[in-house]
Parts: sequence; structure tokens; C-alpha cells
Amino acid sequence: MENSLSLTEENYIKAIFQIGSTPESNVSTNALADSLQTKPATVSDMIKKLSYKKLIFYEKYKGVALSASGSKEALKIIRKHRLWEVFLVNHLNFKWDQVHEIAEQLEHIKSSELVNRLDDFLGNPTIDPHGDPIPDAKGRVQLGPSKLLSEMTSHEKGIIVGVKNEDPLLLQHLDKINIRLGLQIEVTEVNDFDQSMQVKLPNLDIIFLSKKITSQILIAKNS
Amino acid sequence: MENSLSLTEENYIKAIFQIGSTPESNVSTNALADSLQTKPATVSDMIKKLSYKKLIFYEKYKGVALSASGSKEALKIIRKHRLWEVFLVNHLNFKWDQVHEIAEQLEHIKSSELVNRLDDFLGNPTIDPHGDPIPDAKGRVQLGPSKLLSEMTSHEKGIIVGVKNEDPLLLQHLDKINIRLGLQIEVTEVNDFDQSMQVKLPNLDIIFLSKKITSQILIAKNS
DNA sequence: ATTAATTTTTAGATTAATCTAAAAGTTTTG
DNA sequence: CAAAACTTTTAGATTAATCTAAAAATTAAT
Repeated sequence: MENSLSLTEENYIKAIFQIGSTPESNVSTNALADSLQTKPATVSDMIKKLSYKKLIFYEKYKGVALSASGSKEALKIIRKHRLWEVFLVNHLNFKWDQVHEIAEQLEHIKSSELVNRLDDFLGNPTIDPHGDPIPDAKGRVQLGPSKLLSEMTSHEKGIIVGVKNEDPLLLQHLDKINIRLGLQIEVTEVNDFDQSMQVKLPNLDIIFLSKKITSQILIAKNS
Repeated sequence: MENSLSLTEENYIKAIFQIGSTPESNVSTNALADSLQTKPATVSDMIKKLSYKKLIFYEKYKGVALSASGSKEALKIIRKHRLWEVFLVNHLNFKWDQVHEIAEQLEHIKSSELVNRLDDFLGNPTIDPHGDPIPDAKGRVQLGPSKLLSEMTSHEKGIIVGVKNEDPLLLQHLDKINIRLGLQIEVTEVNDFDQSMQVKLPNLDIIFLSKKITSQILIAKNS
């Protein structure tokens, strides 16, 4: 034992997890620097440290990937982040576009007792306000299979189950045009030139969505 | 504006507030080092920094006192600490001896929106689980006048309104002997030699309390 | 397959917070 | 009131996280 990561280490681990979730390739130094708003030189140094602590696998010039213990840490942080978001939205009446920044702070509070009690208090939710799955106490995630709205074709129907991105501007825009999780939608038209779409909502309103937006919205795959 | 204190700065400000609450004399470097579990040399350095930021008044070798803006910051931190403690005890079912350490972390979360919504969610409590008053959004505290149980004499009655110290060992002991806030007690005997007391509880049980304990228990003064 | 472009790492500094050891200033005390 | 005791500050280092600039390695391109 005797680990306990620093705030910075936790942020690196989380960023590696989030970038590298596609297990095809390792996470590059530049990608990390970008995601963490820091310089590649800084990332290089921290990578050595995390590698020494066996949280990541690392070969010079080959990028990094999380080890088992690294993934475990990442999932713990993500669990906390998403549970706190549920608390903020469901109990403190924050909007889904207001919670990310606060959860970025709360996710670093250290007390497994706290997380587990919070989980119970919230009724053991399985998804956060953006539709992202919440890992359980053992780090298990169950995510229903989903695809992007941008991958759908004309006349296809589906249910919105998530938003990939927590950018407040995106979320506020979705609010404004009445897009929420759980909505059944139907693609009524796809514009071949710019991949923008027209989508019918349950209230029969038809809304226009650019590719930039449709590629952020997740639709349930089974349904 | 453009302040935003570091975690360490916040801890210094809070410690100065808590030690120096008796406004007779300035807070000494050693007292701070003690309270913050650090070395006097370290405190000396940080004092210069806080002084430069106008959060404290400082004269070499004369100790420090909080400025108006320093007090304001301290009250904000204490408000957060105590509100989170109420949340932990009232909603997550923690015991009063388990919340201090977690609240020490939560008190540093930065978002006034969060604090104020939490305050409302909790029903705008005026005291925390240990009987300490919770400053309002403007930093105002209203504390009923109180005295120490150790200052009472035989046959005096009073209501327990607080515990000065958050040491889990003390709090667990009080739990074990059924001492809680709000209890009406009566001093049945005071031992002249060691100032230990016998105290009658509402259920007529008589319990023994050493000076060390009676000097940590606050009794309402008006009543 | 060399050269050019890009990515990654190293080298050397910087800042915040900390420490130990020593010097300087206050207080206490015989 | 001077010497001893204590407190506080300064000086000089250390560690974690960061930066810029330059070197090294890899990848892309002609």
C-alpha cells in the first residue's frame, strides 16, 4: 500500500485513462500535454515518475498505457467525479453544464468511506448527468453499447443516452433546443454535403444539428 | 480581486483565526508551527507572504493577527468546513467523531455557488455537529453565550451546546457515556482535589467526568 | 533512403513549500 | 541588569511541479 497519489498524479492518470480508452495505441506525450494544458517536457518528467511507481507502462518515445493499478486508480477518480456530479444535479439543483468544474475538485477528496456512503445516499446511480456510466466500488463499469448520432442515417430512430463532452457551451446549447438524455429521436434528414442533420423530437419539433454536435451525442445501440 | 489562496495559505489563515480568536494578543510563530505541525522557520516564511498579501498584520518578532480580508477568508473556510460536516452527519450518516478529517479536505473546494446551495440544501443550519456556529454567507456568526462545564458548581443545571475539540477519541468517549448536544444536565458533585465532576443526565444516570473532559464541554449561558 | 518535419527527451532554471542549522532578538531569572 | 533560556528570523538546501531551449529520436516526404 502506502500509495496516495498527488493531485497532479491523479490528473495525469485520469487523462491517460480518458485519452487512451481506445486500446489500439499508447497515449502520446503531446496528447497528454494538450489534454492537461501543460508542456511536453513537463509530461515527460511526470511520465517517468508514474512509470517508476508502476502506474503506467512506458517505453521511451513509445507513449504510455495504464497498468492494472493505474486503471484502478483512474476508475476510482472517475467514480468520484461522476457521483459528485449526480449529487450536484439531483440534490443541489445545478444544471448539467455547471457541474464539471466543481466535480474536478471534488473528485480528489480522499475517503473511500465517503464515496461509498455518497453512492448509497444517491441511490447507487449507474450513470451521471451526461449519461456516462459510474464505476461501482470495485471499478466495474457497465455501459450499454452506444453509437454516435452522426453515424445514423435517414429515418433511423434511437434514444439519446449520453453526451461525449462536458463543454458547458455544448450542454447549454442542447438545453436550449430541448435535447436531454432519454429522449427518443428520429433522423429525418441528413445533408450529404456537411453531414448536418434534421432530427424529430418526441414533441414533433424538428431541429437542425451540425456534424460538430451530432458527433458528440450518443444513441443507444440495442434498443 | 484575483486572490484565490493556495491550500497552504488557507490552512495558515484558518489556524491563525482559530488560535487567535481571543483578541488579547497576537498569534506567535511557534503557536502556528505547533498547530500546523510544521517548523517555525517555515511559518516565518509563510507569514511574510501572507503579510505581503495583506491578509495579516505582522511585525517582526511580534506575531500576527488577521486583517479584515484575512478574517473574511477564514470565515469562508470555516463556513464550508462546518456545512460539510452537517452534510456528512445528517445525510451520509457519519458519526460526529468521523467527519473532521474529511471536512478538512472539503473546506478547500472553491465555488461560492456550491457552498450557498449546500447551505440551502441542509436547511441553513446554524450549528455544526459539534455545536460550533456556522457563519452565514456574509461571514456573520451568531453564537449563543456559553461557558465551560468545568466552570460550573454543584447543583447547577445547564444545557450542553457544544464541544470545543474535534478529537475523535474525546467524541467517541462522549458517545459511549451518552453525552450529546442539547442534553440538560445537572452537576451533582465537584471533587475539590482534581476538579472531576459527577453529572446527572436526563435519564437520571450519574456519570463521572474528569477535568480534562469538563473543560471541553460548552454549556449555554443564558438558559 | 536521405532529408525534412515532427515528436519526445534532456538540460538547466524557477516557484512554492518545506527543512536544518545558525544567527539575531526577546524574555525571564537569579 | 546581565546571563541564560527561549523565540523568531535568516541562510542555504531540498522536493514537486513546472517552464524554455536545445538535443535526440522517430516519422513523413520527396
